[in-house]
Amino acid sequence: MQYTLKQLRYLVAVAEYGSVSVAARSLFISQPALSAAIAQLENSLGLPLLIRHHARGISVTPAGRQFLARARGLLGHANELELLGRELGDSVRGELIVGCFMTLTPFFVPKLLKNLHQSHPELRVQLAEGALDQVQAALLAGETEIGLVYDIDLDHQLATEELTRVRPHVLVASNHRLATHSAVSLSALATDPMILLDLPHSRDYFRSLFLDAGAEPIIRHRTQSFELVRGLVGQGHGYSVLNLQPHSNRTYDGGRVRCIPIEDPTTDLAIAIARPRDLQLTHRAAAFSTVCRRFFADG
Amino acid sequence: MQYTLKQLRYLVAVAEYGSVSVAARSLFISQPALSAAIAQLENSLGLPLLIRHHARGISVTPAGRQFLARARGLLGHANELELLGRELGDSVRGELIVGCFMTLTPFFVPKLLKNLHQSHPELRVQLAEGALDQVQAALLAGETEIGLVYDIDLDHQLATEELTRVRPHVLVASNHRLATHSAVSLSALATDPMILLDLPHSRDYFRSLFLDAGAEPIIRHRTQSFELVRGLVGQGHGYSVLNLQPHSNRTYDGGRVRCIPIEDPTTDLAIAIARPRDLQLTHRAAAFSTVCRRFFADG
DNA sequence: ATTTTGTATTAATTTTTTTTATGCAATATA
DNA sequence: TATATTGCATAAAAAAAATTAATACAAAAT
Repeated sequence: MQYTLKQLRYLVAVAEYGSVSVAARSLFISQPALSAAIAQLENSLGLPLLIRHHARGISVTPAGRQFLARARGLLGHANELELLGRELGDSVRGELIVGCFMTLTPFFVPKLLKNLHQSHPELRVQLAEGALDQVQAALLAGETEIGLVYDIDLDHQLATEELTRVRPHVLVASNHRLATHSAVSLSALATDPMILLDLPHSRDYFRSLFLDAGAEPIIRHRTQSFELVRGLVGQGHGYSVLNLQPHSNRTYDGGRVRCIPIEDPTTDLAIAIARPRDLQLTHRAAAFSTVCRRFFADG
Repeated sequence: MQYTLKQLRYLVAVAEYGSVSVAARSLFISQPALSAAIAQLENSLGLPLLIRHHARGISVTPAGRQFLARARGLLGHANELELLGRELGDSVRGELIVGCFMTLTPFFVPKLLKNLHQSHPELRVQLAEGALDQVQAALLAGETEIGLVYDIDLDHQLATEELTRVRPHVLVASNHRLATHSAVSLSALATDPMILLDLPHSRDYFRSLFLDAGAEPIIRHRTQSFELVRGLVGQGHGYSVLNLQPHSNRTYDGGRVRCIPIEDPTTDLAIAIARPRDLQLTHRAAAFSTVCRRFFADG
């Protein structure tokens, strides 16, 4: 059998007090318990550590002295690890890996991290961006501890907490025939070509919007890039349906687009925090979650 | 309660196999035992380490991953300590602290260390010279592991092993009236002044020699230095009785001395290895002891 | 010689660890 | 859609380990 940390702690105490019984008292255990533990340690190492004197305590053998020095080192190391463990659980500092759905990232993460840094300056966030299914897989695999996602069709093992809802809108070029309308119905676009933001769960959501409105889009282009959707729309390749809306109506390549509300009743999309259902959040993750809630509550 | 090394080892295995049950098999323990150990570790740290998946093993939480990395480090450290412990017991290398009676040292230690180095090149000896009672105290206090001593009146707690015996002789200046005698009786020196090598146990031994011969020395000088005894004798301050005899008859200051056998029946003095009685020798100390025996057996 | 001191030993007890058996929830399979 | 399988958790029982109380023992102090 191998030695235990407890045995080492006992040994250190005995060496410090120069006496088994005094050490036992200070450790709040009985003298025989301590005696036995030391004897066991000596046996497991095959190395005598103490010289027993009668009626005058013990002294440490030369080999024991060398061993003791290193044993103290190990105990120090063990204490550090314990502290780390507690800190990983208790404190709001160190590293937090956050999964984030790639479309959401540029809209919210910059300000979010700013807020987070104000509340918890010692917390370092590392982002893991990806499509919804990637964010989800990372959460389940324990690669990330918490994620910022659209709450569409997520795995049952993930718990979500809604932060806000975003309404879908139609995006057209500023010179589109409907650009000046204050609202459009999806069926009014039935003959126009559509640019689809084609990401795992998103695509199903967009499809469901049309189904609910009794329409069927003609898909001209599919892309996974939000900005490419805007660019294509801006250059008149077709319209699109999106939920988020950048501050500027200019696309990267200078095109102009316009957002138009949808007339049909639509299902809004929930932006949410996701996390493994039955895993207690660390304080770090909880802090992130709180900051997110505050951020969206304040608009 | 604090965590244990065993729990850490278990955790590492589980993380490595990605499964509690597979790890349990590889550790030759039952799955519930492992399950419980991990749960206990998590509780003691207040930190969830694993995400349990149904029917598909476990994964490690992000915090768990950080903890795990350090835990591996600690286990490595613990193994090193175990190795050190075994080596301190088993191997003939590293450091050995040898107590040595100061009078004996210059006569034997240089060659002894040479022999020792030949047999055990990795063994480093550190000498702790002193009077007999100091050597003895160091042994009992565990400061030295083994000692080279005269076997006079040693503590009962020390075990000795005789290496050789040395006969006492009379030392006189080369121009002393008895210098040419082939042997002298101690009573023949009754009127001469004596130079006493005055060291704790030695002094009693010398006195006993005279008592046994029915004589009483007139002590003119006392000193703790062997060479000063010789010097004083060489300059005609008196005679002395000693057991060891350097190769040269010249003293440090150029005086000449002569050794004369003692006619009376004398008690020879035993040179011996001493060690704490009920302390098993380390291999290092045993090696030293063996080399000593061989050295004195070969003359 | 007697008491005191401090460790070792023994047997009994308590605590902890481990096992066997079973439950439960999700996944894989038919 | 039901059924079997997988893999972790839980419960009760058993085994092992740690601890204690009582005592023996040897040396030191008185």
